[in-house]
Amino acid sequence: MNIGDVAKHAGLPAKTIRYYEDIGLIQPDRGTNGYRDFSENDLHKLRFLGQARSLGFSIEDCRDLLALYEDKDRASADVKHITEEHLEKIDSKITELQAMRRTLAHLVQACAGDDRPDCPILADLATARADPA
Amino acid sequence: MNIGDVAKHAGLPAKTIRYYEDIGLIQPDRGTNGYRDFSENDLHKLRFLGQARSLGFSIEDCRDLLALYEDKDRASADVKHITEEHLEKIDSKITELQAMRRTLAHLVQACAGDDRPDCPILADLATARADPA
DNA sequence: CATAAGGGTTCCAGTTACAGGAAGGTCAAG
DNA sequence: CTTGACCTTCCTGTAACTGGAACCCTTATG
Repeated sequence: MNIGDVAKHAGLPAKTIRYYEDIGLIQPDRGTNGYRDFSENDLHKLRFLGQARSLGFSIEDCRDLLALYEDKDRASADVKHITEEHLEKIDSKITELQAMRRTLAHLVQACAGDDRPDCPILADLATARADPA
Repeated sequence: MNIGDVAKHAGLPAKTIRYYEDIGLIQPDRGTNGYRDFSENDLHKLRFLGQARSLGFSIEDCRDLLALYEDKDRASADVKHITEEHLEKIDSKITELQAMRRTLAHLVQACAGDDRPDCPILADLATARADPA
């Protein structure tokens, strides 16, 4: 299978697939013409990677997950551990964004948004916050 | 004021301040020894930038906000517009992360996390999702 | 006066996960 | 034979810094 077909079937851009090969996530064969020749297993891996990436796992997490996926003697605890750590990161990110969201929503609501220069948003940004020294 | 002092007062790393000068957000003077010499106004700008960045505004947004901040003839509508667009981006990001969160939480909860190889997380990742072709 | 500590300076590389684009080889069809 | 749609590699750029090397300036101290 050529890269274009694999891309369609895996739902990933060809650029991304080449990149995944570059960083050693997959090792497709090569035809005599130099074209990559993807196996069914390569396709499975790429789908796996696409799914993991869409859940926000980092490439390095994906590398580890893929290794566990192919290790039939793995312990599910290892997979769970990676996933839990990832979940925690997502949670902190959500919390952080929600805090920003609250502040921004207040500011937007407080700003007239007309042609006058008075602006609570700029006033807030200009308010010094850091100067413990 | 030297960069170290400004860094303390603004709550930003010196590296970041140099970077902000590089990309033209601030233009501190230079002393005869080549050291940057920051004015009170520079410090205000840096605090402004720190605050805007902590609310998740991009550097380019910050550049625009800073220009509006210094333009006493600005229209608050311009500021509000930037902020609303930023708020929308934050909202989509939150929504996206919450979707990941839900899936990940289900998977974590379904995984035994012991020394056996059976793992619903890997099973889910391995489940082909993209193949509309 | 030499030196050592603690500033400051520039510049270059690395980070994340690709995307865009140039230059050029390959293949099937008309 | 040429055209168009593939494929290849390689280089650059993205965002917003961070780390580190190599080197200069200043001040205090023995």
